[in-house]
Amino acid sequence: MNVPAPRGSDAYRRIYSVVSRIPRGRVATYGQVAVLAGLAGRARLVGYALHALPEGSGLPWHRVINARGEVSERSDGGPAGRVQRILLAQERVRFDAAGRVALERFRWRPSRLSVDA
DNA sequence: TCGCTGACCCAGG
DNA sequence: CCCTGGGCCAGCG
Repeated sequence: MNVPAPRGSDAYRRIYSVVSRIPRGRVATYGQVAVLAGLAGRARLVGYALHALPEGSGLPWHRVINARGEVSERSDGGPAGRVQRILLAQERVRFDAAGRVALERFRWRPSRLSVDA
Protein backbone atom coordinates (compact mmCIF):
# COMPACT_ATOMS: atom_id res chain seq x y z
CA MET A 1 0.00 0.00 0.00
CA ASN A 2 1.05 3.57 -0.46
CA VAL A 3 2.48 4.14 2.93
CA PRO A 4 3.88 7.64 3.24
CA ALA A 5 7.38 7.85 4.60
CA PRO A 6 8.18 11.44 5.52
CA ARG A 7 11.83 12.23 5.92
CA GLY A 8 13.02 8.66 5.75
CA SER A 9 12.37 8.11 9.42
CA ASP A 10 12.57 4.40 10.08
CA ALA A 11 10.47 4.71 13.21
CA TYR A 12 7.72 6.53 11.36
CA ARG A 13 7.73 3.98 8.58
CA ARG A 14 7.31 1.16 11.05
CA ILE A 15 4.48 2.98 12.76
CA TYR A 16 2.65 3.61 9.49
CA SER A 17 3.14 0.00 8.52
CA VAL A 18 1.42 -1.20 11.68
CA VAL A 19 -1.42 1.30 11.37
CA SER A 20 -2.04 0.21 7.79
CA ARG A 21 -2.79 -3.28 9.08
CA ILE A 22 -5.54 -2.31 11.52
CA PRO A 23 -8.73 -3.83 10.09
CA ARG A 24 -12.04 -2.07 9.62
CA GLY A 25 -14.22 -1.93 12.68
CA ARG A 26 -11.33 -2.38 15.09
CA VAL A 27 -9.10 0.02 16.99
CA ALA A 28 -5.60 -0.01 18.44
CA THR A 29 -4.11 2.20 21.12
CA TYR A 30 -1.04 4.37 20.62
CA GLY A 31 0.92 2.21 23.03
CA GLN A 32 -0.20 -0.94 21.28
CA VAL A 33 0.91 0.39 17.89
CA ALA A 34 4.26 1.30 19.41
CA VAL A 35 4.79 -2.22 20.72
CA LEU A 36 3.75 -3.84 17.44
CA ALA A 37 6.15 -1.53 15.61
CA GLY A 38 9.00 -2.65 17.85
CA LEU A 39 8.99 0.69 19.66
CA ALA A 40 7.76 -0.32 23.10
CA GLY A 41 7.41 2.58 25.49
CA ARG A 42 7.33 5.17 22.76
CA ALA A 43 3.58 5.69 22.47
CA ARG A 44 4.07 9.42 22.12
CA LEU A 45 6.07 8.93 18.99
CA VAL A 46 3.04 7.23 17.46
CA GLY A 47 1.00 10.33 18.16
CA TYR A 48 3.63 12.56 16.55
CA ALA A 49 3.81 10.31 13.52
CA LEU A 50 0.07 10.39 12.98
CA HIS A 51 -0.01 14.12 13.51
CA ALA A 52 2.59 14.49 10.76
CA LEU A 53 0.55 12.38 8.39
CA PRO A 54 -0.51 14.24 5.25
CA GLU A 55 -4.17 14.30 4.18
CA GLY A 56 -5.26 11.62 1.80
CA SER A 57 -2.54 9.26 2.92
CA GLY A 58 -4.92 6.36 2.72
CA LEU A 59 -3.87 5.17 6.15
CA PRO A 60 -6.61 4.26 8.64
CA TRP A 61 -5.22 6.74 11.17
CA HIS A 62 -8.67 7.10 12.74
CA ARG A 63 -8.43 3.58 14.17
CA VAL A 64 -5.80 4.67 16.67
CA ILE A 65 -7.13 5.89 20.00
CA ASN A 66 -5.68 6.32 23.47
CA ALA A 67 -5.42 3.72 26.22
CA ARG A 68 -8.56 4.99 27.91
CA GLY A 69 -10.58 4.16 24.82
CA GLU A 70 -11.08 7.80 23.89
CA VAL A 71 -10.33 9.80 20.78
CA SER A 72 -7.43 11.99 21.85
CA GLU A 73 -8.17 15.70 21.70
CA ARG A 74 -6.04 17.77 19.38
CA SER A 75 -4.25 20.70 20.93
CA ASP A 76 -5.14 22.86 17.96
CA GLY A 77 -8.83 22.20 18.48
CA GLY A 78 -9.16 21.20 14.83
CA PRO A 79 -11.90 19.00 13.32
CA ALA A 80 -9.73 15.90 13.21
CA GLY A 81 -11.15 14.53 16.45
CA ARG A 82 -14.72 14.98 15.30
CA VAL A 83 -13.94 13.41 11.94
CA GLN A 84 -12.30 10.49 13.70
CA ARG A 85 -15.44 9.71 15.68
CA ILE A 86 -17.56 9.85 12.55
CA LEU A 87 -15.26 7.54 10.62
CA LEU A 88 -15.23 5.03 13.46
CA ALA A 89 -18.98 5.18 13.85
CA GLN A 90 -19.32 4.41 10.15
CA GLU A 91 -17.33 1.24 10.77
CA ARG A 92 -19.74 0.34 13.57
CA VAL A 93 -17.29 1.03 16.35
CA ARG A 94 -19.54 2.12 19.19
CA PHE A 95 -18.95 4.81 21.77
CA ASP A 96 -20.56 4.71 25.19
CA ALA A 97 -22.24 7.65 26.87
CA ALA A 98 -18.89 8.90 28.11
CA GLY A 99 -17.53 8.91 24.57
CA ARG A 100 -15.37 5.86 25.10
CA VAL A 101 -14.86 2.74 23.04
CA ALA A 102 -15.00 -0.59 24.88
CA LEU A 103 -11.46 -1.75 24.16
CA GLU A 104 -12.15 -5.25 25.43
CA ARG A 105 -14.56 -5.57 22.53
CA PHE A 106 -13.12 -3.46 19.71
CA ARG A 107 -9.39 -3.70 20.22
CA TRP A 108 -7.51 -5.21 17.30
CA ARG A 109 -5.76 -8.44 18.25
CA PRO A 110 -3.30 -9.27 15.47
CA SER A 111 -2.42 -12.94 15.15
CA ARG A 112 1.12 -12.07 14.19
CA LEU A 113 2.99 -10.02 16.75
CA SER A 114 6.20 -9.44 14.87
CA VAL A 115 7.28 -6.14 13.40
CA ASP A 116 7.61 -7.08 9.77
CA ALA A 117 4.84 -8.04 7.41
C1' DT B 1 23.71 22.40 17.63
C1' DC B 2 20.15 24.00 20.76
C1' DG B 3 15.49 24.51 22.19
C1' DC B 4 11.03 24.24 21.78
C1' DT B 5 6.75 21.38 21.10
C1' DG B 6 3.56 17.66 21.05
C1' DA B 7 -2.99 12.79 18.26
C1' DC B 8 0.72 9.18 24.93
C1' DC B 9 1.15 6.09 29.12
C1' DC B 10 1.50 4.55 33.72
C1' DA B 11 2.26 4.60 38.66
C1' DG B 12 1.06 7.27 42.76
C1' DG B 13 -1.51 10.06 45.96
C1' DC C 1 -12.43 10.53 39.22
C1' DC C 2 -8.66 14.23 39.29
C1' DC C 3 -3.95 15.73 39.38
C1' DT C 4 1.35 15.17 39.32
C1' DG C 5 5.60 13.58 37.87
C1' DG C 6 8.63 11.02 34.98
C1' DG C 7 9.78 8.58 30.75
C1' DC C 8 9.46 8.78 25.59
C1' DC C 9 11.93 11.36 21.00
C1' DA C 10 11.54 13.13 15.87
C1' DG C 11 11.03 17.39 13.33
C1' DC C 12 11.65 22.20 12.54
C1' DG C 13 13.15 26.65 13.11
